[in-house]
Amino acid sequence: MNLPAAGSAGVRVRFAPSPTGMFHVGGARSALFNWAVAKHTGGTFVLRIEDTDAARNKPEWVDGILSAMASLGMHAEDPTFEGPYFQSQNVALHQQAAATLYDQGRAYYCDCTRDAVAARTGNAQTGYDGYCRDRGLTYEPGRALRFRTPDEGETAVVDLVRGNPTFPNSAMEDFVVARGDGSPVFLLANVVDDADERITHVIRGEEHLPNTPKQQLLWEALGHTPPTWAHLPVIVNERRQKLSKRRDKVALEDYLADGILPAAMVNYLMLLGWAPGNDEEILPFDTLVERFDVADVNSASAFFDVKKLTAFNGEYIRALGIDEFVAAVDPWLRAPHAPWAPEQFDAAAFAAVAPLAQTRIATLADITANVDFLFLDTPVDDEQSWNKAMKEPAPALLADVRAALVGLEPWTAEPLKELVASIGERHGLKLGKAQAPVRVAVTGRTIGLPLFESLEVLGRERTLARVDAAIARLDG
RNA sequence: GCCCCCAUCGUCUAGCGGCCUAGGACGCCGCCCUCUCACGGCGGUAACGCGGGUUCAAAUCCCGCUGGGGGUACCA
Repeated sequence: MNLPAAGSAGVRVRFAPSPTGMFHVGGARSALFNWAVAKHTGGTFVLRIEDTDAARNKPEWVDGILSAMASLGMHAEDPTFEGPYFQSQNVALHQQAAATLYDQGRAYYCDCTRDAVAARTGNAQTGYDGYCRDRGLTYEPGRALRFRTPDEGETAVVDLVRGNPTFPNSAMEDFVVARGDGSPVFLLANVVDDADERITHVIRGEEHLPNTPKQQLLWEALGHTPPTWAHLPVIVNERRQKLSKRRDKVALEDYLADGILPAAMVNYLMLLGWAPGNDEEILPFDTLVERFDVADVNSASAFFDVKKLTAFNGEYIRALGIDEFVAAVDPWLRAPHAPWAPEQFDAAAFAAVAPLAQTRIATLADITANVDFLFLDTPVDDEQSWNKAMKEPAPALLADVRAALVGLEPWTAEPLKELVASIGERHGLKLGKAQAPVRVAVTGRTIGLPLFESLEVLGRERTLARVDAAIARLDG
């Protein structure tokens, strides 16, 4: 990419979400790519909230955007960050631009209804027919202002990821720039704000590509040099359709709530449509930024693969120091995530098994199933596990184990293991088989943390109670 | 309908004319480690959509086809 050298502060990029819902992972990626460009070039990242659709915007969504971005490392305290600006506060400028367009004859008023246009063209899909172009209408409430697009030629756009697409002007209708009530439309407001904020590179989703020639025409008509564009490939679902909040799980907050670490999400998102090279994938954000160049971004759509995201998350979890791990997982050990009552939780017991759990979870939310046996009065009842482990000679084996456990000294993992091993041997079972009934009796599941460490932490009294309960259940 | 974009393993990608009998990662399968499950280690499975060119040489360049996708509002 032909950008000014680092430190020149010449590059100004922006992220311009509209607060109409939860923060979308696609938006997160766009923001991240812009952020990376700003960081890489020593430029500026502008956040502009496009809040001009009063009907759909809600103020609480703005806070959602801000906090979601902050969780990914993009926050106002960072010197690269500028804003947030609010589009709604710039309407005077938008209206002024509309007036300029009209005064210069680049735009005209139109009183056609949708139905009237369709009636004339006989086709609802052909778009506006230019009926009012030369009627010389002046403004009156209800009359929209339309931009007069060129009849011939084509509009070429400089796009860093797509080469330079060109659009035939004849296919561009005279689009509306201001509504019948005088309010500016997205196409115009967006351009006016970008120009006002001196944006040099517009990096956004591919869905905006068809708007680009129109916007470029607006830049020029308003007397500005158009920015360099970069249209990122859309993120798609398994059916290869653009991720949509209606049918797909797209809210960043939802993934975070499922126990995806922000750093893992950032790393994964950066790799959607781009690769840092060297056959490397898991890299610190600073390294990603060093290597990032929007001109290297792929142009094909990318599938949002939760499995790979989760795998990345596992890597990030395992890379945590034990204290960081305990802190990260803490919210999941409490209401509303935890299935046990607050007073049943024992931080010391958890700390004792935390290192064992760390390699066994891929999302933070997985932690509860690994340690619930420590905090629940009675272990979970998993029928499949029970049926699998409690076959013969489970009853006799459990009875023997129970008897031996009573006097075991010391109550630590090694002696516990030897005890189960030798009793198992007596019943013709290797340790792998012999531990199963004990594990299910105590934890409820066939899979889980190393058993003998678990028993050590659980303690003799509770262990015996659970073995007794299992024996009783087998009897009954 | 019209406009535009896209096309390498199932998925994310490397590749930017010879280094490619196409590399990495996720997934999947097998083996090792092992008290279960993980982690870790080792190995395996699997791709250049099709047809024409250009060239001594094409996954890489050009054209067409096919197939996907996006847009088409007085939403953003």
